[in-house]
Amino acid sequence: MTRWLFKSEVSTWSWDQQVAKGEVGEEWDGVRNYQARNHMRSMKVGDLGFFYHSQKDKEIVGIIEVCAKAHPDSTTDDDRWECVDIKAVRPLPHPVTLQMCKDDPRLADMVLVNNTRLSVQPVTDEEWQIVLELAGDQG
DNA sequence: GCCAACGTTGGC
DNA sequence: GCCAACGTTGGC
Repeated sequence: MTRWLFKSEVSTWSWDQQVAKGEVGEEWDGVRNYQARNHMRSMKVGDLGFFYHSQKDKEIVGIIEVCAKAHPDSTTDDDRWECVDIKAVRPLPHPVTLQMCKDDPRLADMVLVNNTRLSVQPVTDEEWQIVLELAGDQG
């Protein structure tokens, strides 16, 4: 299964806000990048992903699940832009910082490490397991 | 706050 | 269709 990583700045949309939405979830709107949109289009309901805080914290803080497939972004009339809905699954026991990812040679090819600007990105099964391990999450 | 990396726009 | 200019993101 393909896993994902969603990036957000804390002041824009934080993990706490995501958790507060509960089972209903929230649409991941505001993406105006074709690569990121294409990733969302290929997501399926039930897909899991990491939630990453960019800029200030720079760490993966929790696990989310896709709860609605791609649909038009409600924040724009431009029909090029679509987004999925996601809901919080659980927080990680310990956040995994960007530095930890950079320091682990097994994560050298992770998109998070190599393409800092892509806000929605794929995570391989191997990378998923390694991050869970670094987080002290038993899976 | 700066700057590198990247994506997008628009003139030709 | 190319490429320079510009805007944005995000790490440092």
